[in-house]
Amino acid sequence: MKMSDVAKLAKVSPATVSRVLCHPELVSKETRQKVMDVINSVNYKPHAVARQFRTKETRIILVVVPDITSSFFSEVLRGIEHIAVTSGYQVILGDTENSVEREEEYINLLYQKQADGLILLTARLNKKKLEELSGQFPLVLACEYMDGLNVPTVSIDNISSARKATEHLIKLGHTKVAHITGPISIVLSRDRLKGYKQAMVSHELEIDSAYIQEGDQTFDSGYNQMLKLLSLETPPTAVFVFNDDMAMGVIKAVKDCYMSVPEDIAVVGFDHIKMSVIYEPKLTTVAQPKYEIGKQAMELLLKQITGQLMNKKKIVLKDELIIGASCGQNSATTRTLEKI
Amino acid sequence: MKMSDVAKLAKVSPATVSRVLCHPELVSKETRQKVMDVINSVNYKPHAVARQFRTKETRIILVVVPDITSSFFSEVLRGIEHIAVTSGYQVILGDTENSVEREEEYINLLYQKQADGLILLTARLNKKKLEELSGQFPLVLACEYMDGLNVPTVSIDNISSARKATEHLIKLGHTKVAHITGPISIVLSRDRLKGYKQAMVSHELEIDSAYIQEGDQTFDSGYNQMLKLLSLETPPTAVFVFNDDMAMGVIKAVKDCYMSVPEDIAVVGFDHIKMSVIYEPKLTTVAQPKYEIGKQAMELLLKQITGQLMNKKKIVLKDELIIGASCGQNSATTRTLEKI
DNA sequence: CTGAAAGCGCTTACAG
DNA sequence: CTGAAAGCGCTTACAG
Repeated sequence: MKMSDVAKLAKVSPATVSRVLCHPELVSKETRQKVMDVINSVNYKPHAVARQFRTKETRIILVVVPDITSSFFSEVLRGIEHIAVTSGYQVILGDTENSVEREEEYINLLYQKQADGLILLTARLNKKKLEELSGQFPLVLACEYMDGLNVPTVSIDNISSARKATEHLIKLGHTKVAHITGPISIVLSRDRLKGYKQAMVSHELEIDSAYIQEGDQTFDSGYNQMLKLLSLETPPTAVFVFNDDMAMGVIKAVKDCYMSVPEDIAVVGFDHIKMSVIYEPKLTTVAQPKYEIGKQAMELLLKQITGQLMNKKKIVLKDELIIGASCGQNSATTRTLEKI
Repeated sequence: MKMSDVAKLAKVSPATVSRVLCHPELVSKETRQKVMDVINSVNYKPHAVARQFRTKETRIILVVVPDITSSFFSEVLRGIEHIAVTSGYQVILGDTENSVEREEEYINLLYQKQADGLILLTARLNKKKLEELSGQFPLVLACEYMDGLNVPTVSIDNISSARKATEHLIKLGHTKVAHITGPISIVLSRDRLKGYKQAMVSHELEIDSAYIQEGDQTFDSGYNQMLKLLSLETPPTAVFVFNDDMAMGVIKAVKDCYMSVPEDIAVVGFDHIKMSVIYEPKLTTVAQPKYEIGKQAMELLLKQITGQLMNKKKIVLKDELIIGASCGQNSATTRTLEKI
C-alpha cells in the first residue's frame, strides 16, 4: 500500500494525501477527513525511507558510546534517547567497546547521510578531526570537555569537581591523600588528576608521585592499585578514585587487608552510579547529572540540526558531592580537632 | 558529490560506478581501478538512504529493550549490536522505560519500513499480536520464552533454572524456602515462580503462600519484601529471589535486622550481573549467557531477513548456577547432616 | 484548496 | 563488460 493507492481510494491526488499527513492545515476539513478515513481503514503507514530520501533528513541521530554496559553511560544514553524520541528522532546505537577504529566506522555513517547528527560520549579522536567533523555535521560532545576545542559540549567541570572531592578529604584532616586515575589517555582522567593536584597544592600538601596510580576504570584495577598503595612504606590514609567502580574495588582491597573504610582509609569515588549507594560502606562520590547531560546534549544537537545555531556553545552542568560513609565524616571531624 | 559526478570524472556511466561499489566482479579490472581512484580522490561516500530506498532494505534493525540502564539488558544488547555491526547492520535503540505504549510506538517503525527486523527483549504484547507481527516481519523474541508462542525465540529455560536454584537451597537442608517474584505480569516472573513451586512440591515441601512475595525488580523492593518475610511468625530460612538486584536488597534487609547471610538466611539470586560478584557476601545466582543470548538472537534474525527461514525456531541456551557465599555451602552441609 | 509534474540518488533488468 | 533507462515512494514548487 502506497500513497498513490490511498489517493485513488480517496479520489484525490497523491499530493493531497501527502499534505494531509505533513501539512494538514493546507487541506480543507472535508478533504482531510475523507483522506484520513481511507488511511485509517487501510491502515496505511507512509514509507519512512522514501520520505527521508525526498526530504534529505533521516530524523535519525547517532550516539557513539565507549561502553554500553557501563551504568554511567547507559543513563546518559537514556536521557538522549528520551528527548530524541519525544522530538521525533530515532537513535542509532554506536557501541565502540572502547575501540577507536569502531568509533571511526560509526562516524562514517554521517558521511553516508545515514544520520542527521552525532553525539559523542567519548572522544578519542584528535582535536583537529573533531573540529573538522563539527564543521561538517551537527555534533555534540558530551561528558568529556576538551580545552580549547571548538565543538558544542555538555559536561560537568571535572577539574573543579575533582578538586572539591580531594578537598573534602583534606578538610577531614587527611594529609596523605592518594589518587587512582583513569586511563591517562582520556581527557577525563587528566582533568580529574589536575583537580586532585590543585587541591593538594593549594593546601600546601606534598604530591608524592607514588600516590598517583593509573587504573583502567574497572573494579579489579581499583582493587589492584589499592593493594599497591597499601604496600607503600607510608601508605596514604585517603584515596580519591577516578570512578565508583574502581572505588568499590579500593574498598574491597582495604577490607581484604584487614583494615576498614573509613576508619583506616577514607575513599571518595566519582559518578554516583546506582551501585555506589548499595555498596557498603556507601560511597562518598561526585554525582554527575547523567540523565540531564544526555538531555541537554540532545537538545543542543536539535538546535544545530534545525539551524538555531549557537556559536559552538558549551554547557557546564552542576555536579554534587554526595556524602556517604566511606570518608567517615565523624572520625574525620575528630582528626581535624586533633590537629587543632 | 553524487554517483553521477563520480561517473563523469571517471568517464563511465553511473551504472558502472554503482557496479564497482556493489558488484565489483562484474567490472573489468581497469575500469574498476579507474573508478576507485576517482572515488578515493574525491572521498565519495554513497548516499545510504538512496540505496535503501532503491533496494528496499535498510540494513537497520530495531531492538526494543525494557530498560537500557539495566546491567542485564545492556549486556544482551552488546551481543546483538556486535553481531549486527559485523554483519553490516545498524541498531536502532528502542528503550521503552518499561512502558507498553512506547513498545508499540517503536514497533510502528517496522510498518514504516524503517527497519528490516525486530528483536524484542521484552514482550508485554499479547500472544496474538506477537504472532501477527512475526508473520509480517522478521522478529526474534529474546530472554522471554512464551509457551506455545509461534515466534523464534532465544532464551534460557527459566522454569528449570528456577527449579534448580530452589533445589540448591533445599539440598542445603532448608525447608522453609521463600520466593520473591518479579512483577507477576511478565512471563519470566511466572516461569521462575513455576520452577520454585516445582522444586518445593517435588521435595514434598509445603508452599506457604505468605512465602511468596511479589517484587518489582529493584533493590529497594527486594529490601522491602524481605522485611515483610522476616516479620512473619515463622520466617523462612532461605529465599530464592527473581533477580540479583532484588537479591542484594534482600541481603541488605537481613543485615539491617541484625542477622547474617548465609548464617541466618540463605539467598539465591538470578542473572549473575557484574555487581553480584562484588557485593558481599558474593551472591549465589543463576548465570544467564547474556552476550550469547544477544548474539544468537541477532543470528536468528539475520537468517530470517536473508530468507533462510527456520520454521519458528526456538533456541534454549544453557544457564549455570554460580555458587557464591550467600547460601553458605558449608553451614548447609552441616544442616543436612543434622537432619540425618 | 488542489493537482500535475519533477526529482531526490541510487540499482538493476535489459540490450548490445 | 558497459550504458541508457526506468523506477523505488514520497514532497513540494508551481500553476490554476
